[in-house]
Amino acid sequence: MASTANQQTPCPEETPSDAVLRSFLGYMLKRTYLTARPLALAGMTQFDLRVPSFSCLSLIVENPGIAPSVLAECLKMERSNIVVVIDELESRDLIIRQRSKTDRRRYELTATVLGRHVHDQSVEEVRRQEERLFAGMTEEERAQIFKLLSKIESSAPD
Amino acid sequence: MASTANQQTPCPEETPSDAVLRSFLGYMLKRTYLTARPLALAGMTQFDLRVPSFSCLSLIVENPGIAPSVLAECLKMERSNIVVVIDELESRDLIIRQRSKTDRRRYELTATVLGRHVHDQSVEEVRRQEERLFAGMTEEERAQIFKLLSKIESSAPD
DNA sequence: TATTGTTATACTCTATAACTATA
DNA sequence: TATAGTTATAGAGTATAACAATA
Repeated sequence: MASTANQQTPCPEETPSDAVLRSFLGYMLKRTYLTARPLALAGMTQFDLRVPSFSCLSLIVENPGIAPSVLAECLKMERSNIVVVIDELESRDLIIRQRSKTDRRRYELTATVLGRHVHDQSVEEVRRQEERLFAGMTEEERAQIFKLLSKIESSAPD
Repeated sequence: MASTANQQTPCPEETPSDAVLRSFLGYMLKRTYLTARPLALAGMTQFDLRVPSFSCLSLIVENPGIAPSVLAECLKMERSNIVVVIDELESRDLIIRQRSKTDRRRYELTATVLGRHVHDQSVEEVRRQEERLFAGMTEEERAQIFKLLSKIESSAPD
């Protein structure tokens, strides 16, 4: 049974137990992401980037000519939401949007020099911030967490 | 450098690289959580629970008499947002809300018999769903991922 | 003066439906 | 007919500010 732990404990004033929740991977993932996100945000907001715009910019830098729909699929975002991010990145001259000549429905997204610069700088800054997460962890543990997260992610049906 | 990988690659049609993003723990955590959440949701929506209500109910079951403010702190949610969840749980007769006799500003939250039943059932169901995430993982790896996530979480300043 | 619960509100991210232009 | 991009809109989750009651 899940809830028979300390049902009789009178009134946990300031030290409640979340043992049941902590036995769920989803809960632990959310808590850990909640720890990591503010650090990542601190690194990217210096460049007026949020998580979606940072991710999109990074993919565009790494994959010149990528189409919005491919971007959406890769980031598991809706195309409709990608458009807004693309619009912003373009208006800030971080990327350019060109019609594909082979398929005129598509756009080819490419980072500008400024975009690559902002990307590289923000990547460096987010990296620096994230370093704090690994305090007291060995190189082996560090590699292990990435390996295990990949393994879990690849268990997805889709 | 972060973005010097395949800048010359012409146009990645359907297989873009997100190697840079994957080197960030935050990105991997988000992707993994994105894999885990639908499964957890599938387990709890059967009982008309979402992540916040499921978490609150679990903490109340495990900590009878817990106050909303303690709940908020433990789940790292705002008190103002806890209220809405509490309201719903109470209106569904899953919990009761009683004024504390020692501090009349506080409420003491307790799960009803129905609440404990719904909790236990949903915990069981979410557990069953999450099992799928661990496909192909050894018991050791399973324990390791929890250990490493805890370690990272505890690196938080707060 | 500080804290607890509360309300109202705004913001971010995400999801859905419908449209257009191209294929 | 199917797909890419787009628009508008709604929803969930979260964050902020102000307030009344109580300490």
